[in-house]
Amino acid sequence: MREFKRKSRILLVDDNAEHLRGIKELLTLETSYDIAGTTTSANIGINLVKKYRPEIVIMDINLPEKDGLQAIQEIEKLGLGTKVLVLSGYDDPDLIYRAMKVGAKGYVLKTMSSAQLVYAIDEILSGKYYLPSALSSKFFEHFQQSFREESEVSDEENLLTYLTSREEEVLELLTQGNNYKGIAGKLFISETTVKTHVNNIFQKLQVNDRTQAVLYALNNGFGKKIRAKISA
Amino acid sequence: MREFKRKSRILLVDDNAEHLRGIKELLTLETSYDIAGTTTSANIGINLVKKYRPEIVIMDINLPEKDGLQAIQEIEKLGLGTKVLVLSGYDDPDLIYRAMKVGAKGYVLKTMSSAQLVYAIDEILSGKYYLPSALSSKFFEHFQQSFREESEVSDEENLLTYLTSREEEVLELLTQGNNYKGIAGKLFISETTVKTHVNNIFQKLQVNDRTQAVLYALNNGFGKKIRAKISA
DNA sequence: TTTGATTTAAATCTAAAGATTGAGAAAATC
DNA sequence: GATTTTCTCAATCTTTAGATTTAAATCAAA
Repeated sequence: MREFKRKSRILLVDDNAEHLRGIKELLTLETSYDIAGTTTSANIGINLVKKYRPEIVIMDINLPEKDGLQAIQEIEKLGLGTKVLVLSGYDDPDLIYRAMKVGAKGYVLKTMSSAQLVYAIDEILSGKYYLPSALSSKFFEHFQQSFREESEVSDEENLLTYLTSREEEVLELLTQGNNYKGIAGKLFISETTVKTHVNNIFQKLQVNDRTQAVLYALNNGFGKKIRAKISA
Repeated sequence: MREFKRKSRILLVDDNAEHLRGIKELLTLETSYDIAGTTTSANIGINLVKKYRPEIVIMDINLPEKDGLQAIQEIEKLGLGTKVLVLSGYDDPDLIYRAMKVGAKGYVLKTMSSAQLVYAIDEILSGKYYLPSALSSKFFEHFQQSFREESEVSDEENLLTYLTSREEEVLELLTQGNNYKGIAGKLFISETTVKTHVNNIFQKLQVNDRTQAVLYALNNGFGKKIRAKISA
């Protein structure tokens, strides 16, 4: 099948020059591939993507240097539809998670067989994602962990639960940037009543002003609206 | 290997009674499994989890009824370490994504072979996650899509880009709930200077008060801090 | 039916926030 | 070297926010 298609341009990025040569030799054996270029620098790699428009970039990621992740992100930003396959020596759940998060189409280990690598490349070239079963499992460890942390916040000791339904309505309008007059108008009550509610909200949430109240609401899953925690 | 372990208790939840019997017969052939119970109701299923403490729950999910997803979430909340394997007739990316998000350990289709189902169960019982390659690919479609929507927000026309570095510092402290005095103290400048900065921030962000400024900042990816969009 | 919580409201006061103008010093840019 | 931003600060003023007290009407529950 592959023999009848146009050759797929591949760009190799790996800061280990020897490793780079090894992969290149391995892939040149495949008649359907065309090695568009190789480089040991992530930044040069981005420029080569702009220049040669490869279908796929095989990129090494080292745990100490985070350049690889950022490079993937920048390649994605170009909007050229370039697919990135991560070839890493680490099966760290966090690294796998972040690589997929920034847009990688696959993640394989350097210890895998050449046949597996070719399979991964073909899967990705055909528009699919590819993550080996073992790495997929590690990915989900991290994926679900990030949501568990969220729901732990809105467990108990959430001061929002002490609010009455009317106070929730007032807080909702506060989180939309309304002042006293705006809230009074929207709830058809007097401004002084709104002040009473707002003061009660402050006491219950143990804050001093509306900005702190709004921040508390947003950070504690107000109105079942889930917000991701601040992440690097 | 499995023959020497204690039998694993399995709970089956499927609103199709016939299907339920079929799976039950299939799994009773496996000597290492012990069917702890079967039910066609998600709510009864949760109670059976509390009662029999199965190692694994095999749960059907229908697209129209969202009860299944909520049931998974509630089983997770129990904190009994019960693993949930979704057995669904749909390979919808959104459904797969949400099932894994709420805590499922695996997701397989009803069309799969019995050997594959047994393999999935064993993988999950051994502490891994299991998602077949084809479904894994669909999962990542949705996963990466959700992040692409985020970065589109902070594209252009982001008024935050007009802020000077000092104004960014002030805004950062505003988003932490500080008042004028607090900001002045932390930046070692006078309170009047802070007022000047804040007023400039208001003009640049086209808002009227600090709460609106803070909300604008949080909703437009202030300081590269990524926040998920409001999701149901 | 009475108790307790909620919602509504007013009056008063202090403190903080916000608008505006003007202006000097430093730093970056041209 | 001249120009423009940026950062700093002050003074003044108006408005809004927030604290506190008191209290009436409503409503659900004991």
